[in-house]
Amino acid sequence: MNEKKIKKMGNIENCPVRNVIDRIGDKWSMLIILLLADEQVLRFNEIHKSIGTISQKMLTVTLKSLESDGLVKRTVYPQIPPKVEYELTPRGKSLLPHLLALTEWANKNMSNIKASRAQYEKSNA
Amino acid sequence: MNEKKIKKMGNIENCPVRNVIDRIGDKWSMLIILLLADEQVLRFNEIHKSIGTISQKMLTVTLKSLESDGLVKRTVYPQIPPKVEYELTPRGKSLLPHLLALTEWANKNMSNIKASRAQYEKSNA
DNA sequence: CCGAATCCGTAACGATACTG
DNA sequence: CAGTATCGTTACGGATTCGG
Repeated sequence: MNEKKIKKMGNIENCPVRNVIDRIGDKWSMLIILLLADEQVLRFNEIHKSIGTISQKMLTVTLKSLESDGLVKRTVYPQIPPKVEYELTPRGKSLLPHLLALTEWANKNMSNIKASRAQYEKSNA
Repeated sequence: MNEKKIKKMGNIENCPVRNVIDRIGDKWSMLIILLLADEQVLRFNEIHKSIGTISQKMLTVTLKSLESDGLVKRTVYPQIPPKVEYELTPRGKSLLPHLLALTEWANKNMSNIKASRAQYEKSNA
C-alpha cells in the first residue's frame, strides 16, 4: 500500500505529444519547416538544393507527411514543365515559435552537450 | 544571376538543432524526460512500469543517451539488491519548458491534425 | 521539372534469456 | 534490481530508374 502513484504513460497512439514528435522528430521535417519559415514559398527543387543532402525520395515523403498534417500547403501549377510550390499553413506557422525556441536552446547548449558526450565516452574507456 | 539566395542547410553534423532533435526525437526520450519532470526521482523499474510498453533494452539505451548528453543524472547505490535512481539535471530541466510548450501545442492541434490526415486519405482514394 | 516506384542496406526496435 | 547479450523483425533512408 505504500507504493508511489506514478503516472501510467506509454499508450502511444492516444498521446498527442508523441503524435507530434513522431512527425517533427524525423530526419527532415523540422529542417524543412524552418527553411520554409525563412523563405516563405519554395519550389520542390529549391528545397532540394537548399538542404543538399536530402534525397528526392525523402523530400517527397516528408513533404507529403507535412501536407497531410496540414502544416504545409502544396500548390501545383498545371504547366509544362510542372511547377509545384510549398509554403507553411497557419497551423505550420503556429508551430514555428516552439521550434525556434528549441533551436535557440540547442544553440546555447550544444557545446556543453558535446562536451558531456566526450566526457561520457572517456569514462567508459 | 537572378537566382534566389537560399540558405544552404543540411550539414547535419554541425547543425545544433538536428543534434538536439536527433536525441529527443527518438521513440522514448521525450516521454522519459516528461515523466522525470513529474516525479523528480525514479528508479529504473519505476520508469519501466510507468511507461509500460518500453522494453528493458530500450529503456537502458535511452537512459544512457540522456545521461551522456547531461540531461539526466544517474545515481547508483552500491547495495544488494542494487538501486539506481534517475533525475533530471539542470540542463534537462532547462529543456523542459520547451517540451511542455510543444506538448501544449500538440494537445491543442491534435484533433485538427487527425482530421487533416483523414481528409488527406480520402482525397487519395 | 517534379515527382513515383522499386530495390536494398542499415539501424532502430522488440522479445527473450541470462548475469552480478 | 538493474542491467547485458543475442537474435529476429521492422522501418527508415539512400541510390537508382521510370513516368507525366
